[in-house]
Amino acid sequence: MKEIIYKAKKEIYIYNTLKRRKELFIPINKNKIGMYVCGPTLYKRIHLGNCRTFIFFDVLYRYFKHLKFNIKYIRNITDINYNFNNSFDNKYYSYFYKIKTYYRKFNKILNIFNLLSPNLEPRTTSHIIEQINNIKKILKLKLAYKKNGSIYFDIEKYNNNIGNYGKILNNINIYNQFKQKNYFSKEKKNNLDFVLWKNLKSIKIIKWKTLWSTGIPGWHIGCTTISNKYLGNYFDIHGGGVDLKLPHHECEIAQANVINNNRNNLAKYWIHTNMLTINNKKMSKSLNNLIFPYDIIKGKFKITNNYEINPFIIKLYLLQTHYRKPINFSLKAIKNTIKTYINLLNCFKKIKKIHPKKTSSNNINIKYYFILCYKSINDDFNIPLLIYNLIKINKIIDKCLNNELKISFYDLKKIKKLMKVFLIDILGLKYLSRKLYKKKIKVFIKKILKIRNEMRKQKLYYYSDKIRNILKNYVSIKDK
RNA sequence: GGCACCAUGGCCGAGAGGUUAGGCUAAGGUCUGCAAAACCUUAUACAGUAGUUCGAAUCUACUUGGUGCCUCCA
Repeated sequence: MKEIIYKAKKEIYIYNTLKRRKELFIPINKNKIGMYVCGPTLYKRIHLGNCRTFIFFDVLYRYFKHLKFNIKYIRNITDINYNFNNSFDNKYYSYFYKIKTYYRKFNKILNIFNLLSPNLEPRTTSHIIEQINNIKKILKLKLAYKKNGSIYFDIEKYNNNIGNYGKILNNINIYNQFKQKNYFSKEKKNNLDFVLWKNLKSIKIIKWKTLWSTGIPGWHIGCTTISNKYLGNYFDIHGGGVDLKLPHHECEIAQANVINNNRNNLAKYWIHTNMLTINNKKMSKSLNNLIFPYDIIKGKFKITNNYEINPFIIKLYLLQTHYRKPINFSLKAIKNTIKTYINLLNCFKKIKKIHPKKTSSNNINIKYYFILCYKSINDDFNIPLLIYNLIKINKIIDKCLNNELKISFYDLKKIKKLMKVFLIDILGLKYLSRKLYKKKIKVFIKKILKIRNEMRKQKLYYYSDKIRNILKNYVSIKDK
């Protein structure tokens, strides 16, 4: 076993957005990994799309831990933002109260998905001094300019002297925009320049006093500052959703290269998770098509009548598509996942029922399946392939249960370990027993069924069948 | 315009060179008063064209159709 893990550790391939190809994963410092993921902005509940990203990086975190890497996982909390600052009441307590509420909700959702806590969840508001210092550094190097108390990053100067803004995307269109006139802010020299410090003197919100003005730091400087503080100025993995590639991640890189006086582009591997779409449109606030995990769990959608959708079904559903592909939200797909979930997670019950033979099994090579599973994950975290393989192994368990295959005590133990390692430890799934119907309906239906039975006694089959048809959506009736 | 991505059966959805994904549905069977449920069996497939290969749904090129991003966003 140990040598399998040892081997797996050395054969991880990651699609690096920076290079736009799969690369062998070699940590900067031997066994240590630093991973930074852009966390939530606490101005609304997190939706299913947000969850996808966090669930995916949780699997990464679990996997690296499983491989005995010494991993430090940082996920920041953006608790300040120019846009939502405005929407809150002017009183500070109200602002903090809202932030606290959203943070609690955020944690609650991640808990029901059984996500591990990152090593640290640093907040933007706790790192104001560090951010101001970083802005000072950029100003000193004359790669930023002041305008009406706000500080802007100067992309043109940056591109001439240090870097190549737009490197991650290699987006030529950026330069077309570059030439366009500023229509977002008259304060900017160029359209691509982004704010490092925003003067908000006139608006009554939470803000800080500096030499330049009273205001708040820009969004991008927060991530650069926090990741550098806790992971150093060059770390292994930087993750986030694809929609953050531009401008957020480009800005982070630009800032980091200036502050650290290098061209490391902040992190060695950049990983981007794709979007969750609905009707092939991106889930976003502006389109008002957000879906929240609780809506599904609490049965807002009529996916199925007999089961409550538990969070792990949703989790499995989100993991069933490769992270670089978009998922189009579909109730049917979730419905399909229910069976997959039950089948897979039932394997432990099945294993208990199997009577192992003394003679060793002839056909089952469990080591091979272990390697197969590790290989799946190692190929750019191909979790769908992993799940496919686990379904295969589950079929073997079925065959053992039906005595179509003989299995030795030793092999059974190994197969149990395999399922535990991949389903529970790495994917972070749990078995939750299904609830057939809600209590209220249960009582109501029971009463109707009583009447129906009386009808059947009187051989009024026509009416009893009618009732059964009506109830068919809520309960399946088995007559003896 | 640029940069990406996608195309799988009646439907939803995996699969990344050879061997059953899975589910829904349909047909047949077991069971049964009829159904339902359960179980068993069976069925239909990889957008098109060319290439690489002993072998392509899978790799390459082109074509067609569709989508996303380029503006706060996971």
